[in-house]
Amino acid sequence: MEKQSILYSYGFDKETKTSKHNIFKNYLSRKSIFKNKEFLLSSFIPDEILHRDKEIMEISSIIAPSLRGYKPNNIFIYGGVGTGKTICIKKVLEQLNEISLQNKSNIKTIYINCKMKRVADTEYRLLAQLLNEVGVLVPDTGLPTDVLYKKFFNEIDKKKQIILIVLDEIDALIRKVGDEFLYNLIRINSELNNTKISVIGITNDLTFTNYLDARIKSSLGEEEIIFHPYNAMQLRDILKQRAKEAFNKNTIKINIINKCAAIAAQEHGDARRALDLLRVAGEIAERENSSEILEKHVNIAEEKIELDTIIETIRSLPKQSQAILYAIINNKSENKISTKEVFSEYKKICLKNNLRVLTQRRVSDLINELDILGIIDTKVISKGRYGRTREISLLITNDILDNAKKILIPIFE
DNA sequence: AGTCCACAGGAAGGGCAGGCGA
DNA sequence: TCGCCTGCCCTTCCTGTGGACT
Repeated sequence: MEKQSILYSYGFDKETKTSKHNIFKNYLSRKSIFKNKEFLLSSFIPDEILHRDKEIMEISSIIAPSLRGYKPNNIFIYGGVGTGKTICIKKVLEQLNEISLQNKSNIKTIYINCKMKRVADTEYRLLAQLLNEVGVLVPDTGLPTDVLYKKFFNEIDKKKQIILIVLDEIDALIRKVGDEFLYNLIRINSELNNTKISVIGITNDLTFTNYLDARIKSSLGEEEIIFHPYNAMQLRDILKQRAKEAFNKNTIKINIINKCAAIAAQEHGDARRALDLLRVAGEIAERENSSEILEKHVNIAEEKIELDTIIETIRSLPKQSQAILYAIINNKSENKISTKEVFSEYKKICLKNNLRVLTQRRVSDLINELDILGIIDTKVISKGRYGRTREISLLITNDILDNAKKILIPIFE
């Protein structure tokens, strides 16, 4: 889009003379589509969580004994992306904290997202985060892990209490560092005099228990709860509930909500996706100076969300990974390419740009990472007498490819 | 049935930056 | 200051593997 048209699409009037009028005056004089955009954030916790009564009751009945001073069973919560796992557990914790405050029960709840980069994505960082939650500050690095364990257990055992530790996206951490830390957290109950710890693990990978040691599997999986995807009708209810608070009157019709719900329901019943769609469609409508959200805004939003996520991912890749991706993009043939071909193209790019050439082993790992990010697709195939290799192809659409080139060409050409 | 290719991918460890405690 | 610890990125060495070829 040209600079000028971007400006007009943000609602700036063509006739505005910057010298005479404040350029933002026009923007402020228009009535906004949004009443409160916060209601459309997936992190927002509404008073009432729709279509998850059963799951909330299940979780609360398991952790309720903590109010009487008993250690609740450990729980494993499974469910796909956007099925409401996090929001439900946060709601339950919120209510538990409220009632434990009233009853003066000694319950402490700790919520940690294990996927948060540089926050809790290693054993050390997880422990540092746990210590932080109980009021002990430790350096980002430098101490032996067992010292952190000791500090944590000493601190929490100072008074009689029950600690509920919620580890969201626990599969990410276990894949990275193994399951030893879970074993330590669970096992320690027998050594603490005053405090009892319960662990609630949340994951969207149903096969993830395969990575676990049998001891941990049996003790952590004392209770298991599965969150099923929302269907289109349920998503519609959720969107209706949020839209009522998020948008001003007469800015959105039910057909728009239905459309967003239908799109998200097709994509594994993801409520987060549905909310994003609605929010971005609203933003586009507002920029276009439209008084209400139209179907075309939802269509544009759908494309924009996909484009934005992948482009942002590519932009934030380390330079070596960008070079590898550029080598894959540079592949002139229509066919899939092999690791060897990518590696030889990658070497040329490095030499041209004074970039250190990594070994093929390392490049192979970085190719795997690009696969995990969903930018490329790789498949290990055997060519019999001619060995085994990986077939690599791009997963991105031509639109995204053009934008990716705009990022990579200035870096490597 | 055995051989062989060209890798994939696991394991171990090096080097670096950064922090702690003696 | 030094030894020891961490995470992170990387290399080196090695074993494993599927299927075409002999």
